[in-house]
Amino acid sequence: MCEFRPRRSGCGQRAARVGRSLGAAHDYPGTMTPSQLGAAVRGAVVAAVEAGELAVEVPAEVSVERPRVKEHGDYATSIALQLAKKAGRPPREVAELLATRLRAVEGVEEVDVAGPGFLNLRLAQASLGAVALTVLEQGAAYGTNSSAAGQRINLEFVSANPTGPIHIGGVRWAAVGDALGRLLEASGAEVVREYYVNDAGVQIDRFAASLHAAATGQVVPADGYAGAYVADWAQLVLERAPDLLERDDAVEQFRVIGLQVALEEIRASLASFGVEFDVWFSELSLKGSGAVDRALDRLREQGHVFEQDGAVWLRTTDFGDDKDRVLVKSDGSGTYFLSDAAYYVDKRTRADRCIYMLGADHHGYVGRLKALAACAGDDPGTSIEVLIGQLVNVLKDGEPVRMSKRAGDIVTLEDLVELVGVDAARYTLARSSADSSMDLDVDAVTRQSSDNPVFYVQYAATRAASVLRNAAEMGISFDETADLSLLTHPREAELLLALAEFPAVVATAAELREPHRVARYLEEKVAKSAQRFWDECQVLPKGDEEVAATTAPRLLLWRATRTVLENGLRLLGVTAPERM
RNA sequence: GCGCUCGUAGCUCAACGGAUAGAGCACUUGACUACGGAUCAAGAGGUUGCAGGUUCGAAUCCUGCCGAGCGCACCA
Repeated sequence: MCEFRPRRSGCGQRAARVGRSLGAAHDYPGTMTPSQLGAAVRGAVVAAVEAGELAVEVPAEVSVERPRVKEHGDYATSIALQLAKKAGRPPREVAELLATRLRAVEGVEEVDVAGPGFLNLRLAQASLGAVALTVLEQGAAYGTNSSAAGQRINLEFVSANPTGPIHIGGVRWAAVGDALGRLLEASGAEVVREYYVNDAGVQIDRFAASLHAAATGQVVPADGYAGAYVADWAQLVLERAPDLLERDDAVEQFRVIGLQVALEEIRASLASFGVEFDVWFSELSLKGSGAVDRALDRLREQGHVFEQDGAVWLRTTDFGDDKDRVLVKSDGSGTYFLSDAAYYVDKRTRADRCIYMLGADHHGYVGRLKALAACAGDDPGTSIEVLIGQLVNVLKDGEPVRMSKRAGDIVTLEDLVELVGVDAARYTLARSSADSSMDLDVDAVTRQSSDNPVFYVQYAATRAASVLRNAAEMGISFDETADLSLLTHPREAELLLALAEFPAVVATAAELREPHRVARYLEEKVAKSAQRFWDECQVLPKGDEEVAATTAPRLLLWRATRTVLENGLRLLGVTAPERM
């Protein structure tokens, strides 16, 4: 059965749906967010073209970036370099042209042409400070954007076989996949998180036989599952059906009830990890629901099905696959690929874009899945997306641990959470790019837990909370009328610029399907700048000191910083504690 | 054999084709009777596996090697 679970309402862990995007910044005269600045640069291009000074097609969008080097200004753009060739003019000349116009833009303090033709921009103090107001106004919605607005996305991840606990390999996808789901939602997409349950096939037979063997004190079959959990789960099955062993169909019962137990265990451990799926899709249900026949019909209509040697094939080589694939074997039974096809066709009735997150050991599937989409008449470039993540190498005492579910030699999700906690586990797994393999030393994670970057980010969030809390206790209040032009300290500017980047970081991370960008941004930009701000900029009066003029604007900046840290961590499924 | 992915500081990892390749850990050295030091500052550490190519510009794109992981069923 396909089982649909309604999303819990009022779930505070989810990013708010797009309410107001960047446009809300219009409410504050003089605000200059990166996207607004980019628009201003584009405006300069348009003006130059209209004035006949530049013969070039105006790009749809112009972006500005934060230069690595401070001397290169608050923002920089390489637009002149990009346009120079098309315009047939030297890059620096194009840059000068644009610079002249940009200097007239309100909120832009300084424009320099540098190097081969970069435009380095510095913002006026007032427009920099106004970013804090934007954050304050948007609150939990700050960072949401519309880069994926209107897309219906099906996000399938984890999908580990229901024959044992989730092990550490699957945990990476749980952390990364859920974060990606949150990012896509924050970017305006409608996301369904889905877990494909492989509840048909021989591995389930072996699982059932193993449970039966464990319950009856027999030796587990050679091709069965031997982990310690098997005996525990067999016990759970017996608790539900005490008379089971006397029944003729005992093994079958172990299969059915064992599957329920497995799914409940898996679901519970994922839930404890903060990951909840909207749909648990049963492979077994495909046959009963007619989905298989519908898929076959669809593929036949498209003309890519043929028969050979008594089997039914799909000509996936028409679309770049290595070899054609069998759908129905000569004995009349369906292949696993047939289930894949049926599942895909079903998903497509529910979503525009199907994202599969697979481990590197499944990379061979990419070609056939893409070809399958094409055979079904879809444009594989948009309807299907297969993300391949490299595997996690688990180390113990510096030595790789070979994990085998069959042998029961596994590190489970729950082991990991017990060792380091949900926040540290999720952050660690989500902070590095999924397409490079990562080493996870079980001992080191435990030993060095206080060195985990998640604490650095959480500590910054905690500081923000404590400043705000202390201010309240001292009876010091602040509001949006605070004089932000007093935020002239270099550390304040650095922090404001960092906060301004957040919506673009979220949009980019969602578009590239790279949640780790959010983590890196939080630690390297926001938390770092916040700690430096803390180090040099006192906010609250000490001892007998009077309340300073900078107190209110600095409190507002801390409020905005706290908000960005909360929003960013929430996207990764990590909490932002009030105290540590 | 064919194919896919990955090779970046001693270690773990960043870097949408942009300027001087950055963080953390470890190492060296500074800053506190602290708005919470789980902090900050400074130093050292790199021929981005190797060799070519593309271009204003390459860790990034292309080709070939080397190395690592994984995959190449009428299995699931």
